[in-house]
Amino acid sequence: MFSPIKSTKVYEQVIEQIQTMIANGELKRGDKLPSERQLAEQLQVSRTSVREALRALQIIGLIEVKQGDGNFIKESFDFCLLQPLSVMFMLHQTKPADIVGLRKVIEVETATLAAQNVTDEEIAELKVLVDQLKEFSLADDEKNSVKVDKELHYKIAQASKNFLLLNILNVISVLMDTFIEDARGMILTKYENKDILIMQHENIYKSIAEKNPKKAAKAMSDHIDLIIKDYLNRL
Amino acid sequence: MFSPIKSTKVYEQVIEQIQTMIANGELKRGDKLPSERQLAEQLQVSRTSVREALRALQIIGLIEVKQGDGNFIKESFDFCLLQPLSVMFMLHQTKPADIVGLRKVIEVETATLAAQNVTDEEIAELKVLVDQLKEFSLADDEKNSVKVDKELHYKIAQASKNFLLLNILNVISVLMDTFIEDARGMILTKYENKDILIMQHENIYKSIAEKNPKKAAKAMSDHIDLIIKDYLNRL
DNA sequence: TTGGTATTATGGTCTTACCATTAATGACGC
DNA sequence: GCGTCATTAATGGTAAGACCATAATACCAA
Repeated sequence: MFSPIKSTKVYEQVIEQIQTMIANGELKRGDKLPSERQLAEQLQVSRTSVREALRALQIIGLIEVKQGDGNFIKESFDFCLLQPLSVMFMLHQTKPADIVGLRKVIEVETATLAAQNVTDEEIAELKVLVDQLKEFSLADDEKNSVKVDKELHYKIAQASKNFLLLNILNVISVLMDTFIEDARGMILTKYENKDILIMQHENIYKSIAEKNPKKAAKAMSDHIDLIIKDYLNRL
Repeated sequence: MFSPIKSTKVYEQVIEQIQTMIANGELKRGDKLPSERQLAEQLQVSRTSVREALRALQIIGLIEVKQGDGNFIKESFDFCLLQPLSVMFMLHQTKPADIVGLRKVIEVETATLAAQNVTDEEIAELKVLVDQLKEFSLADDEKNSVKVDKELHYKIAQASKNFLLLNILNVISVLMDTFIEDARGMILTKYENKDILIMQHENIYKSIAEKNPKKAAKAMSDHIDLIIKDYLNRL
């Protein structure tokens, strides 16, 4: 019957206004916000309130703060989910297996979509990465293997043209790197895996290049299964 | 060779300390934090810095703020991804289709996992919901249909026992409700859909009750496809 | 028991002052 | 003319203190 009353805080209104301006395009990526003192004057609130709002916007990855320079709208929002997800992870609400499971679902979907939406240019780029990965892997160059492996998965996600999936995958990737030591390292250069992994990567590439979504999904699924298996063994 | 220097702000250290205490279990869900003034004294910083840190913790959903009462660790972190995701959405970085696509992947996975991990008790609860939904749907009670429909999908996600998926699904659900007016409404009571939807929900329920993951995935996939189709028609 | 009232603790806001960092400016030496 | 370096101004970071707004609590009165 009745709905709860909620007093609107000043800092919340400030957050709202800035968010709206960004959504409306009045503030674009890379733009410099007015200085805190100017903002305070224009909004007719104290600098304290402005700063609290800016802190909130900063933590969700909307703005970047440079002391002595100014506050800027972020160029990229690729990691705005990182903080909250990290928190969830740290609070033991999330089992490592859960996150790996999520990764599988997302990556299988990106592979599927990539096979549908990939451009010729991207196919060429994927080819380069797969070849590089094979080279580094055979040379037991773990550091570069890991690097190229990441780039490959990232490029596939890009080719899917689904920004949301790309974003989530980014965050998962960072989370695994942060909370699971050496998550990608060992598996790539372990002797018994090397050939299999090279083949799997090539399969994924071929399926996408052929624009065969189902095959790509299967290839990626097999690939992640191996990773999960290896990962679980190390726990 | 060199890594960039980063001066650590006071408020960042405050955030860190509180996060650590929560991660360590020194602060548990529902706990009341020391008052801002006490915190400032204990950490030997100004109340300004404490408040900026608290604002950040609030925005990522870690704490709840009650004026005149105190700051509390949140009981539930179900919606800590909401703010950042909303931001992404508002900035037009995300197409509505992308979010619906993500929903499909997630829901299919929760259905699959639910079929593997569901308990007898949960099966009974699902049964009740499916029956209720059928009833409301036949009675053209849109409001209650939507309500029970949500509960049903939520319960399935719970049965998957993957907290991360549950969480993301929650957020997607809110996002669709917020940004897509009447996202769930019309479809549930539209004449030509009614029977199909009732059958689809029963299929999903049966598959999970039989603990048949593949069948559950198929049933959920078909269901979401219909929803997506209906949704895209309305754009 | 119910409703009002005063008290007190707590978060919310504002002001002012000063510190720390950065970018821009301009003087200086070559 | 060109690079180097100190100066300066602008901006974010921190602190302290005052006062407002709200909510929990205890107490009182009907």
